[in-house]
Amino acid sequence: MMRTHTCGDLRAAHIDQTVTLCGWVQNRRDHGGIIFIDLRDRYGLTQVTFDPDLCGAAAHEQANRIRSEWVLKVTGTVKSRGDRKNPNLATGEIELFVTGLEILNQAATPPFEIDDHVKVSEEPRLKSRFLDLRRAPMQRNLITRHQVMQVVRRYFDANQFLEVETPTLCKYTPGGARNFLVPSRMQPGSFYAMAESPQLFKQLLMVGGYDRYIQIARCYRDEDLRNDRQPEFTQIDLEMSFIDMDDIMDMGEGMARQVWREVLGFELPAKFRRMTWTEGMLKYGSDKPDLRFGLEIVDLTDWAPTSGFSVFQSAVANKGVVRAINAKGASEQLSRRTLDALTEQAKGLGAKGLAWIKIGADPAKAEDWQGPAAKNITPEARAELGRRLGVGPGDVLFFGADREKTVCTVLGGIRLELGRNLLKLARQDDWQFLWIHSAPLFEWSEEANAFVANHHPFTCPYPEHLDALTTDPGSVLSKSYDMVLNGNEIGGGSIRIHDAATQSKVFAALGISPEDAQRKFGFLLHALSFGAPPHGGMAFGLDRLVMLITGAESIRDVIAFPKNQRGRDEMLDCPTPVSDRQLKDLHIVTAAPAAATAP
RNA sequence: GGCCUGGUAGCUCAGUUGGUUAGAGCGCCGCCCUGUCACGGCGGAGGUCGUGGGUUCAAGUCCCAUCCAGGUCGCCA
Repeated sequence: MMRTHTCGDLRAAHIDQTVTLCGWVQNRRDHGGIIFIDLRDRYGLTQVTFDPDLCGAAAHEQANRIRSEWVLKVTGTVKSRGDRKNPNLATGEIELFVTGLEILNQAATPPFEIDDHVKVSEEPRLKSRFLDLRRAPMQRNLITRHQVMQVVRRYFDANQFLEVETPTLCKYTPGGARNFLVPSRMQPGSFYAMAESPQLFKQLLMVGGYDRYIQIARCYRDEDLRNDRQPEFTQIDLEMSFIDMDDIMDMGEGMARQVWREVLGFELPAKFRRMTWTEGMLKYGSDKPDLRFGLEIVDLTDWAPTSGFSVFQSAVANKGVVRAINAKGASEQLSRRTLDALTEQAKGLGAKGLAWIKIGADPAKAEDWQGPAAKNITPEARAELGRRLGVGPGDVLFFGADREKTVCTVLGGIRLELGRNLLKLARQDDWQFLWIHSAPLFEWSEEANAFVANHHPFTCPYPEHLDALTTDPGSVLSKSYDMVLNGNEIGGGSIRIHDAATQSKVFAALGISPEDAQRKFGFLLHALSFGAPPHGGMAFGLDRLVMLITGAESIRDVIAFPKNQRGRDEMLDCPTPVSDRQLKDLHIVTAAPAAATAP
């Protein structure tokens, strides 16, 4: 080893010891005679002091030339700082008086400062990621990610789970995310698909008798990127046999509790809140409600016909719904300008407009109800509305009147904007977990003019709903569950269909013919016919989990080498064109412009 | 693919109704300084204002197109 200690190690107990440190130059303070250098590694910062009387003229001369980010090896004596301690530094009680210096490497002037005080935007950071990784926030995030992974592995190991790796080069299956494709050299014209998840493999492992499976699995999806979506990302993937919904949910909760306990020192509740999908949509307009604040949605559909307001009445007449949010006492925080911006936002979410009412000092007075919808509501209806919404002085009411799906989207969006941004009711370190379970098995797709699987086509319906598969597919609920944290879906899964007969019925309801099913999922149906155990599982998004734990604004900040929004890695300059020779080996002809191919 | 925001020095940003030689802080370079710790002092270098076109006596500023970055909707079973 070149060093005896790290830059975060030394304390008063080391005083008078001779030690050797290695690290990068964080900062140099040259006083003409005495020179201070803050030496940095991932463990901390130590002040090393070049006193010309102690370090010798040669070392002092060299210390004069040293610049930021040079790599040094320094040997010297640990001394007390006396009354010049630095309370901001873990090693601030001591300093190292250098007696020997070796410059291990010089460094070009970095494109940005490796310094927490200096803001740097993402573009230069990603371009020189190796420098960005030296910065404390990135180091903290990656260390936290490591800790989470270790806790997860220990937890599942202690619960008799087996870690099994599954292929990332696999077969294209229709439906779901767009796959990255990999051309086969040995099978001209054929392609592997990069796994979008280990879903089918883990079910096959259950058939294979591995009744508790875990994998920290890399997944690939060729879809547009977001601050919480990367083309390759990591799932904590698990599957269990001989279980029902509660068992998986308990296991997932246990993992979350242990992660929060060991990584954050925070004790989560012994039982997470559970809510059906239907209740979530009704009260929060979302399948992933943020429960850090109230602002619950109230259904007024039965009241609307009596309201006297034609917009509400016609919404109900057209088989829609009318619902509302009461932002208690928010009147002063919501200016006319803000309300206009909210209205624009509502339109962006699909609403025709946003009816709102501002309540003045006396809710009993008609003139204290102000806003686009206020005048149109009859006095009797207003009194009833006041009771239902618990209206008081200074409240602001927001209404949605449209098809149910639109109202959920709009009021759900308005609720988030109010709670998170406008009224600032949500704290980052307030951990509100819940389960959203029993979502509809199918969702009507306007685009396909057919029912499509809400989760995936192997999700098990409640047995008592099986008959409705043919008569009313939209009403069938599934044994599905999502773990939601502060409005983010951090994990989800389902009980799977384990018998071929039920699977065939679901395929039929989805309009997949037996021949189609055989061609696309034949291997699964085949496997199910050989004694598949009842099974189910779930997967957590590791990147999102770590993002929330660290408070990072993007999963890019918890991934060592992420891609930008266009899927490019500007450090590697990737993706790149390849040579004609390579394409020929792969039996590929590109339709891209000639300029995009490499020589 | 749609919408929103942005692009000015290595970094973070300012730049008025279009008007002299485009500024600041940090960083960088040089000199000075023996107790600083985001040290301090003095001096200096550094810009095709993303790119192309247009309007104008005059464009960082106005118009059009385009590229890039981020956010968002679609998409993500």
